[in-house]
Amino acid sequence: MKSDLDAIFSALADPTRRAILTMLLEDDMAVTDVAEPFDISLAAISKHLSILTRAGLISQEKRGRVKWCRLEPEAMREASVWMQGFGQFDPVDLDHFERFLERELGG
Amino acid sequence: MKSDLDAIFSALADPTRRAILTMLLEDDMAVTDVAEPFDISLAAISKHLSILTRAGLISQEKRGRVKWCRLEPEAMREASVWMQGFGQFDPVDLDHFERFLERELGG
DNA sequence: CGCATGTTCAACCACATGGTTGACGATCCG
DNA sequence: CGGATCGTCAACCATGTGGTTGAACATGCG
Repeated sequence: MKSDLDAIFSALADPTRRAILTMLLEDDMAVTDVAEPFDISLAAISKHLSILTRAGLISQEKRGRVKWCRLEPEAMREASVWMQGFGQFDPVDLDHFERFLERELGG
Repeated sequence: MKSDLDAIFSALADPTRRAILTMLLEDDMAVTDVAEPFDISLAAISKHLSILTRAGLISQEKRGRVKWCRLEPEAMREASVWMQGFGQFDPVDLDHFERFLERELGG
């Protein structure tokens, strides 16, 4: 039986999926719009989105023809809590975070 | 070029490897002792350990015949920071964490 | 209706992953 | 030296993953 953590960490292990999550930080998006910046097929994006959905990291709601994707950051809490148990990390350093964001988006 | 986050998250995606990390919270351990509670071959454990090492989550040092494994929790910081950017999670809830630990250790 | 748009499904391919076993290298000990 | 212990390596196997393409389904629009 697969733990939630399995699903969450393996969903996060792919750079395309992390980039998608980062895009969804800005706003909800339709599947086609999520796919736009990537160089892979819509079908591939659709698979990534269903992996993210299964992990609980996003939710998808169909309105008309369009399926909207919404970030569900709460799902990350479980994984975050697990990791926090391994060290007394400092409170979030936003500068640090922005550099990671840039690296994620830029690379 | 694989990001550190790729290596870290995919290392964390496996329950055997998470269990190993949890064991190493207690103390440094020899490879053979790490393997003892698991039902898989020593060679398989050795592979898991080298994946954790490549991700920077543990370090290994050979003293005599014995190779000691040490937790390197700092490596989790990068991933932790990345995740924290997705939500203003509450400060670590230790009760919550203990329940996860039990679930991890208990099977 | 009939067509374009949005999204998924199915079949397929290449490659990575987690496991096995057996041989091997290295180190300690009698 | 010779044997036991510690650990990795190599070859192999089954399964999973990320990608492709082409067909299909669902919905909105003229």
